[in-house]
This record gives sequence, C-alpha cells and structure tokens, in this order.
Amino acid sequence: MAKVHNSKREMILDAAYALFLNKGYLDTKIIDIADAAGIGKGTVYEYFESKDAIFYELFKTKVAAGYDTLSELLNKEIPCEIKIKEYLDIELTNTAKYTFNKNFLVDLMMKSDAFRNPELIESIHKLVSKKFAILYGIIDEGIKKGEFRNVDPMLATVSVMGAINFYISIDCFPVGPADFLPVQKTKDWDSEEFFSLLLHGLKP
Amino acid sequence: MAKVHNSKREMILDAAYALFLNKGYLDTKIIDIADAAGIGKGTVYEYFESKDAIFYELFKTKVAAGYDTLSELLNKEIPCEIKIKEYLDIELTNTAKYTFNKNFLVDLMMKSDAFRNPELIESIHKLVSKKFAILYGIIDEGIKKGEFRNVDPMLATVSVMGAINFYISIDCFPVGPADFLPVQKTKDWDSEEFFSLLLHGLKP
Amino acid sequence: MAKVHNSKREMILDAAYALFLNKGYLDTKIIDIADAAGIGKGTVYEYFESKDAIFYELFKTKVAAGYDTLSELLNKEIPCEIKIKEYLDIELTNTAKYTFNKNFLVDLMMKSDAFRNPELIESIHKLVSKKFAILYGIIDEGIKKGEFRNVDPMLATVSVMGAINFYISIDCFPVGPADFLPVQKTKDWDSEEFFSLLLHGLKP
Amino acid sequence: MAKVHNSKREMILDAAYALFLNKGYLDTKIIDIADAAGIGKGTVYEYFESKDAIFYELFKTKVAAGYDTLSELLNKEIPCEIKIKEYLDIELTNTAKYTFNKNFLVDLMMKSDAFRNPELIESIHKLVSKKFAILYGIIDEGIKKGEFRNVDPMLATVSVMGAINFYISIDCFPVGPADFLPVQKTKDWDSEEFFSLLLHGLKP
DNA sequence: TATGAATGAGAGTTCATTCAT
DNA sequence: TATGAATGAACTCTCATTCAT
Repeated sequence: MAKVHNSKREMILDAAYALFLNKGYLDTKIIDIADAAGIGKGTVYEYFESKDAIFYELFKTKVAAGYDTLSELLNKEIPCEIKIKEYLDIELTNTAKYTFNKNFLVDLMMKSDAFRNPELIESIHKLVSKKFAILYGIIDEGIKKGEFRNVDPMLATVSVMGAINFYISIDCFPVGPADFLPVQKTKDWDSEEFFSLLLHGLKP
Repeated sequence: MAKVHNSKREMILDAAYALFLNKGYLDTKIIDIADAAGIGKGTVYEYFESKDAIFYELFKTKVAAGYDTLSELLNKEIPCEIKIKEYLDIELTNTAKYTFNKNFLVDLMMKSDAFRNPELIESIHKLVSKKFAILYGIIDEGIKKGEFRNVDPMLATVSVMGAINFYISIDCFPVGPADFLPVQKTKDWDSEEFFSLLLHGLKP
Repeated sequence: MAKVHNSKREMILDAAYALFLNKGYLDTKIIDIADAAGIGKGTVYEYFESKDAIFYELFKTKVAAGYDTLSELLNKEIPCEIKIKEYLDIELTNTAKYTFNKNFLVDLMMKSDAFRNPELIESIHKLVSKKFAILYGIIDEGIKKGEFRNVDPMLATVSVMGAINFYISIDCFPVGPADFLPVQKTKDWDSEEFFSLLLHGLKP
Repeated sequence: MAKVHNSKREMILDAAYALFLNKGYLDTKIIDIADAAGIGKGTVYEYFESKDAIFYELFKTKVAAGYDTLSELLNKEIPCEIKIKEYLDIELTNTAKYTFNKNFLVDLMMKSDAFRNPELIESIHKLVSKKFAILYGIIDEGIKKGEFRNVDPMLATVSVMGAINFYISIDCFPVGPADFLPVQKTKDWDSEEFFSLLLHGLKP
C-alpha cells in the first residue's frame, strides 16, 4: 500500500526532525534516526539517498513550506505596516514549531560546513533571499507610498529582518548554563510591543 | 611554557583563522592548517594541544578580545544614544576583521554541535551574555533617563541587537552562488543611516 | 546485544588470539586482526569496542575460564598431596592450549604497561590472587594435618607456585634463536617426577 | 653518599633506569628521561642511538653484570648445596637493587614486544641461558656426587630456578589494589627457610 | 520491502628520531 | 657538544553508506 510507504517515510522524517532539533545535525547519527523511527538502519536508505537528503526534505517540508504564502503579502491591498505585522506573524507561527531549539532556523540560514549538498545549500539561500526580497518589497512600497520615512530601503530591511530573526530565536539560548541569558520570552511578552518598536524606534 | 615560538605559533593561528573562516571548522583538517602554515602536521601539536584548542585561542584573541572595552561604555558620561553608537562602532570594527566570512561571529554565537570543548562553549556564551547585558544596561538607562521611549528594555535590546548583528554580517552571504543575495554593503552605505533607523524606527 | 554473529566474533577472537601469542599485543594491529580474520577493519569494531576489549575477552574466555574449577579443590576429601597434583594438572591442561607462546600466561601475570584498561588489569590480578590463595589453602591445610613438614605456608606456596609456573612455561622459550635454551620438554618428561621433586626436594 | 655522575651518559642511564623501573618501558618517553637527567631531548641521542639502546645498556650494566661471577661457582670446591645457596644469594643481591619494581628482571626474561632490538633480545636470552646452565651444572654435579637424590637434573633445575625466580620477585606484586596479594616479604622472612624448602621439599 | 553486517576512507593524535643552529 | 623545534609514519577508532539476503 502506498500509505504504508508514506507512513514509514514520515516516521523517518519525524524522528530525524526531533533529533536534529534536539542534538544537532552532526550529533545525530543514522542509527539514531533508525532507532527512533523503529526501523532498521538500511531501511533509511530505502527512502532517502543520504543523511543530507533527509535534512533537505525536512528543510523543504517543515521550514520552507511555512513561507509559501509569504509572497501573497506583496499584492495585498493593505497598509505596509500591516504587511510587516503579517510577515512577523508568519515567522512567529513557523518558529513556534521548533519546540526544542529555535536556533534551528538560524542555523539553517548560516553557512554550516556540516552540509555538503549544494542543492540544500542553495535552497537555504533561496529561502533567505525570498524572505529578504519580500520584506524589502514591503518596506520599499511603504517608503514610496509615504507610509514610512524616506530611508534607504535596503538598510531598513536589514534592520527589521535582523530584529525579527533575533526576536523569534531569542528564547532558545539556554544552551549551556541554564541561566546564562536572562532573556525569557513569556506569553505576556506579546509581539505588539516588539512590532511597535520596529516602527517607531527608540526615540520619543 | 616560555613565550618563544610566537612567530610559528602565529603562523598556525593565522593559517587556521583563514581556513576556519573560509571552509568552516569541520572542513578544516589539521593537515590543511599545517600545509597552509608551511609546516609539518606534527608541528601543529607542538604549539596546540588539539584542533579545539586552536579554535579556542582564536576565539579568545581574535573575537572576544575585541569586546574588552565594551563594559567601559556603561560608566561613560555621555548620552545613551552615543553609547549605542559606540557599541555599534565596536561591532563594526571587530567584524571588519572577518574578511572572508562575517558569519564567523554569528556562527560562534549559535549553538554548534561541532564544538565539544565545554570551556570554549562557555566562553562563547559568556561573550554573548556580556554583550547582551551591556546593551541592555545602556538601553535601560536611556529609558530611565527619558532619553528613550518607555518601552520594555528587554524587547528593545533584542530588537537593537538583532538589527546590529544582522547588519554587521550582511555582506558575508556570498556562500553559494555569489549573487544569490542582492544585498551588498558599499562604502557610502555608512552606518549613520542605519543608526538613525535604530533610533527612530520606520514611521515618520 | 543479541548473541548472533558468534561465528564472526569467534573468527576475530581466534585471529587475535593467534596474533597476540605470536607477535605480542603491541605488535598486533587492528588491521592485522581484520586481515587474519578475512574481514574489514571496521568490522572488528562491530564486535568489540576496542583492541583492549578483544584482549579482555580472550583473557576471560581462554585464560581465566580454565581456572573456574580450581576452588573446588579446597573442599575435596583427598590428601593435600593429591590436591597439589590436581592443581598442577589444571595448569598443564590450561597452558597446553597456548601452542605458540606459553609465556602468554606469565606475561599476563606480570605488570605490563601495554594494558591501560583497569578492569583488565584487575581481572589479571584477581586470577593471580585466586590461584595463590588456593594453593596457599592447600599447603596450609597439609601442614596443619601433618601431611607436610611444618614450614612457613607462605614460603612454601611461593616456592611451589614458582616452580610450577616455570615448569609449565618452560618449553616456550624459543623466542629468538631457536636453540638458545637447551631445555625441551619431551613426552617421557612426564609431570610425575616433577611433582615428586616438589614434594621431596633435592636431598635424599 | 650522593650519587656522583661521572658523565652525562651516566645521568641519562640513571634517569632511564629509575623511570623504566617506575613506569615501565613503554610509559617512559624520551622526554621524560631527558627531563629527569636535566638535559635536552636531543642530547640523549648524542649518547645513545635509540631508546632501545638505553635499555640495552642498562640491561648489560645493571642486570647482566650482576651475574658475572656466577660461573665461578661451578669450579669452587664446596658442597653443591652451598653452591645453590650462593646462587640464591647472588640473585637476592642483584634483585635487591630493583627498589621499585622487582618484576623488572622477570619482565626482561619474558618475551616483550616492546623491544625490537634483536641484539637486546638475544642478550636477555643469553643471560637466562647462562643462569640456567650454571644452575643445571651445580645440580647435575650434586646428583652425580650423591649429594642430591637421583632425579632428572633438567627437571630439578626448572623446579629450583622457578621457585627462586618467583621468590625474588614476590614482593613486587602491589600493582593494582594494594591488598590484592597477601604476600609480603619481611626481614625475618629470611632466605634460610626458603632454601631449606628447596632442598627438602614439603614431605616430612 | 527490509535489514543490519560489513565496509574503509579518513580523522585527530602520539612520539621516537632528525637536524639546523 | 647541546639543543629542542620540526617531523611524519603509524596508530586507533568513527560512521555514512553499501549490499547480500
């Protein structure tokens, strides 16, 4: 049954996903994935060409897919301010999935010599590029429409994207001594105030 | 140990530094470092206990040392706005050294399963922690003095630090297809405008 | 772990056993064992954690196991003289297995800086200790029962054990020039006369 | 009296001797010897061709030399019983020097794959051979003269030599748990009783 | 399809020895 | 003569991948 095939494939992906988030890519061995999926080591290679390929698939389905609707933002007939808010919401929704290690996404965006697959690397770059381009488009539109101040749109994009990327990953630093970073995102630490900061800056 | 051999020690460090930036830690083999330094493989171990130790030394001397003066900022009798500007300048000065790959610093700040040395990992955490604490101190002071708007100081720190971290690393994405990211920091892309954005936000 | 693969495991053990006896522990490399067993280098590590572990296993199964019945001697209702004879027979039976190098056992009993595994070292000590304690028990009993002369039982044990250890290893000196030692145990050199010597000494 | 080092060569030998006894041949590195001798690593090679050569020299001067007078025993006009006693005394005198590790001598007599130098191995064999031949000569003479019982002289030699070798090395087993072997040679454990055992055996 | 035994390239590291100074 | 920096062969062990069953 095709269902069976799909199901085992999913089991591998789910097991690998949890392990990659938990222990990192390098520390996750193929046997770990097989064990966690409850299958044999060789079976992993019936469904995936390599360890890299598993990661690639996870990237496409669990990470990149979360940004499929991002480009629709550009054509919406809403204020750019709201577009940025929706961009932020999409990010928050996506990263909310990374229960264990929110650095996962940032890791992906960084050059990592753990990955050898050029296709994977290019895909990661493409996602970063896409996100950047869309945010740039929003901000550029906002400036041109007079919604935002007349600043360099590229600089503004860097600034906003940097802030957002850091914000969404901020509660995942308890690597090492549990208390080392005093930052702890709480539920009443809602994103409204953060969003306001992006728009209005520090100065009164 | 005596402090002789500094010259060859430096050669190893320089070779390793360039290679780590260029190829990453994992892809850099001991023999690569030895070859690049023009010495034998065994000689590397005359100067360093392990590959990890080389990285650790580089982190301490080339990265962490750049932030030694950071804490002086807190006690200066200048407007907090200027303090943030100086913080940014220190970052820019430090990262200007990472010719090849400015993600180097960001890489370090991220959890990486490539490093096993607990001392190194703790040092990295301490640096991140220190930077965060200082920036937080500046912003908190600015808010209390009325220089900045009455926002959550933690949120503001996350926002500003995220923007700065992304900004300083932004021209180092030529990993993969050289042109994949349309962002290219130029000389006239000076930091004044970026700084202004941090302070005033997008809204007019 | 399951107890499958016994056959290949045995092949490794047999290959290692012959090589250790023949060339010694240090001169036997993992690749030698793999080659001799007709398998790949990595396969060795499928069955044993380390080179040390192979030796440890050999020690337990091929050496120490030969002395499992030794302690039963103490409780037997036979003259102590016969007990010593049985002790000697057990030694002769066990060492008969070390075709190549009967010093194998003596090597084990000696402090060797080639072994780092504390468990292995302790096991060797325990075996030596056990053998000594049992022989001591027999001799002490013989003295108390008046079967033997009233001598220091410790001294007597050292004396008898030394003689036996040397006797069982005596035809294994052909290390180096084959003829260097004129001693050659023959079949008519049976152990009865040796045993008689232990009991009656040199003097008429 | 403090040890007077006539030459750097002797300093090396003394340092190596102590280290070999203390830590074993393998665990003693050239740098250890140089450090202990208070000289540079390269200087060791001004006086000795190799690590093996140092050991060889030590064997000749500190071990084998102790048996130079052994052959004189054969021609003495004394009872063979006394000759054996003198043989034992020579052994005791020689091994008394091995303060740290009396297994040193036994180690030497055993095939050790730590030594590669064929000359050294042959020398060790020659010493063993010489000792055996002399003891054999004494016993054989004693039998022929009617001093000893009419036993196989080879067997008797093996028996006596084994007992003696074990006896002289017996207080050097505290490798591992200090208490593992209950044997402890004390001063009042004098060799007279041991000697008597060799001559008269266990039986009354 | 499912397996896991088998593999071997490749890694970091050690240390006796060499040799330029 | 004395040095110790430099060396590299040789080692053990890892683990993604293969493939016979």
